[in-house]
Amino acid sequence: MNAPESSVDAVSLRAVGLKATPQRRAILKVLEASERPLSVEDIRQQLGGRSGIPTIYRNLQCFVEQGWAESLAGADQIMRFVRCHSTGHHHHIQCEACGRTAEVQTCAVEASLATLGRPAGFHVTRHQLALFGLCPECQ
Amino acid sequence: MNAPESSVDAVSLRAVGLKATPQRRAILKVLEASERPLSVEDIRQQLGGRSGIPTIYRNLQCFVEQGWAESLAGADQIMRFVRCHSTGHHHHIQCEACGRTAEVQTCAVEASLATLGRPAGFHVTRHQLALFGLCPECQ
DNA sequence: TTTGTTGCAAAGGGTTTGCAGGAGA
DNA sequence: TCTCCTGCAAACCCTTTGCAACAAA
Repeated sequence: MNAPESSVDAVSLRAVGLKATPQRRAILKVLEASERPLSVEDIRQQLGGRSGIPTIYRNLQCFVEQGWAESLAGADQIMRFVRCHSTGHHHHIQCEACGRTAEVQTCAVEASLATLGRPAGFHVTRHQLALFGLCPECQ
Repeated sequence: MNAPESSVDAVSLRAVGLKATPQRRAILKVLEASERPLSVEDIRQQLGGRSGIPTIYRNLQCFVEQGWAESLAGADQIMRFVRCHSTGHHHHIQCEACGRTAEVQTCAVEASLATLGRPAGFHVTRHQLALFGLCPECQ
């Protein structure tokens, strides 16, 4: 639908002290082009095997540290990564049929989440929310 | 504070067609005694090594299938398990200081969670919510 | 006795590390 | 040139599987 709000390029890479290598840019491009979380193997295949597995892992770690990507812990013990377009606090919703993801702003729920721990005497400081559903095209 | 709402014993085991072996009962006991999520290795240590790793994995799988336990996907790629006291839909909140967990009922938020996907055109079918905070003793 | 369970050992598979060669700045 | 990065190979380590011995019912 809309173009990504932000895009990481060679300039942004150098701005944080990272070298703009072809591999690095290719991984970012794949990540940006994908609407669903990608495993390291997914990325390697989309690169046509032109990047080594360790390189992909190391760079994804960099990107996560920079806040450019997010790693999603799946139940299948495989790390998957999505590009973060918004920098603030947000969550992802993933389509159960096609795997596509979207970002959702959760302002409305944030407040009530904070109160959830109260009955148990807990003070809520942080939360992880993973949403699953059906995207417009799969409904 | 209060005793567990339910407790799994030899009778419950046999009721679902499982044999009440000493290992099985010991694992359940450890799980019930713990207020925080346990890794397989945690459990093995608390059993004094009297159960093999594969046995613990296999039994935890059984327990999860029965709804007696839940596996929590951690960011560290290690499976951890908690005893479920309530059978319905619920979430866990974990103390960031001591690791203790409690179950929280989320009726109040369930409805609003379902609406979160709407702006992105998604129909929410399922969600995973992990809450972190400070328990009464760590505040 | 019958069937499910255990435990050992080994395999499996995703992720990380070491290190030498190579490329960006 | 200097530093960082890549890629190969191997190591790591959590988890699963195969199989023979064993125990619950």
